Amino acid sequence: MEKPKPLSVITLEDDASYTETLKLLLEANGQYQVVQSFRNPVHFLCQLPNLVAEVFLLDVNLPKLSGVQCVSEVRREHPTSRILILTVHDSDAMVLDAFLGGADGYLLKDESLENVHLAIQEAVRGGAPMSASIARKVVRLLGQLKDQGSSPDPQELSEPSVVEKLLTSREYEILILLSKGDRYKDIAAKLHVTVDTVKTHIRHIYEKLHVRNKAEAVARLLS
Amino acid sequence: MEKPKPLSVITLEDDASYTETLKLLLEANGQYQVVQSFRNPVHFLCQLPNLVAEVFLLDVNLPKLSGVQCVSEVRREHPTSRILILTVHDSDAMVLDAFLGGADGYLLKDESLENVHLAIQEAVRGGAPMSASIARKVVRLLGQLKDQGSSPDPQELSEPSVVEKLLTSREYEILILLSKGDRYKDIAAKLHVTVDTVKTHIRHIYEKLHVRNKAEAVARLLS
DNA sequence: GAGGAAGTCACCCATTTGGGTGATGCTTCA
DNA sequence: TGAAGCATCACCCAAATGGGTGACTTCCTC
Repeated sequence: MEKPKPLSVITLEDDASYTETLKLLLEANGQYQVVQSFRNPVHFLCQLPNLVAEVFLLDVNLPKLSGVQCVSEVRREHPTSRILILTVHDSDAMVLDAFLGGADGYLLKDESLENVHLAIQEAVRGGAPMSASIARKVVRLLGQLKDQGSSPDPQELSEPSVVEKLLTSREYEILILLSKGDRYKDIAAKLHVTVDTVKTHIRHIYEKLHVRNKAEAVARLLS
Repeated sequence: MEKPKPLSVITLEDDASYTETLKLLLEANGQYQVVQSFRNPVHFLCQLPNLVAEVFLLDVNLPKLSGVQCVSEVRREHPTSRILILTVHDSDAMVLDAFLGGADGYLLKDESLENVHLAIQEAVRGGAPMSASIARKVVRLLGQLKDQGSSPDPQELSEPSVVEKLLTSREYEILILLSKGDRYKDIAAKLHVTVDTVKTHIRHIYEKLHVRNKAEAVARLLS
């Protein structure tokens, strides 16, 4: 049982020597390959759409950008990659930002390099590795958010979403039918109009939502 | 560096043989002492105020009592003890219940006994040990609770995981990409496979979810 | 009464999608 | 060892989709 392909890793870390240490560690046994290392978060974000990696290892200690902003950028561009935060910061806001942005794990730099290695493995396996203190924080935050959310809520499903406001009622109606799996001809039959009319409506939906097909439109509707 | 006092552990577990196994494991190296083992949750709760232990190891598979009820009882009586859930159940509701009730960690029984041992150590050290799949769930729940601070309904929350469990990881991955508006060729490029392969995966997704096209599949995913 | 948004319909054309069938290699598990 | 599941690829073909352009009506508003 050998590993034909090392997992590709991209790092973002402003400390050059730590970057080097990480690279050495990760590549030591051929399990990972650090294909690119960024020091400058802006460069990183600019290159983001062109990057390809299974694992992103990020220090969110960024001068200007917020952590959540950065992480969610990465997540949006690379929905299937694993994103691990590796930083010295452990504020509630930072941790919450990271996970809400879509991070898979959060490690503190006082973690041993051995543990960093293990954490990456766990993330790739589908886990959510965290340093012990971070894990407790997450659990606590979970409880806090829950408490906040339970009181002032009329429990309305018909909450006027962004999508609903943007589209006309006809367009919204059609989008709903799309999400149920109806094809153009099905919708046309249900609404007693022609397929061309349905097409026109759907074209308008795409323009307004800035999407390119049914799947993305439905995702927007239900997001 | 010897251990003068083993940590006291109390277990609640209705499978007698598993209880025995746990006891043997934990006491093997003198690090822990299982001071009491309960089979019956009612007896356990009745005795609760009289119990003394540093660690509670609980199976929340209880016939009558809800998990959160049980855990929060223990937490109220023993605010400084460590509470670990060790069970086969991994529903969103169960996990949420456990942590909101005050659990420190959550392990699935398919975890190796070795890992159970490590998890207890981590809990005692102040961590929040979780099985990998549980950790991911917690992170996801965190995001969901934040998104709609309004409707933290366990029924609702457990819905997306149905899809996630039904599909293979590859299929799930592809479905995610579909929801982002990617076409077959886009997905093929990102995953480094041919378009035909993507088609095959998508056909399987449709069969498993009983849907007929991208839009309906994405709707099911995001339900 | 002009202008604009919304809803309706039509035609053309290329691309995408879905469905069928079949096949290979690799694990896992009984 | 054999079955089953998974991931991969291929070929064929019909249906569905998307993009472009243009046009007609109604209703509302300025």
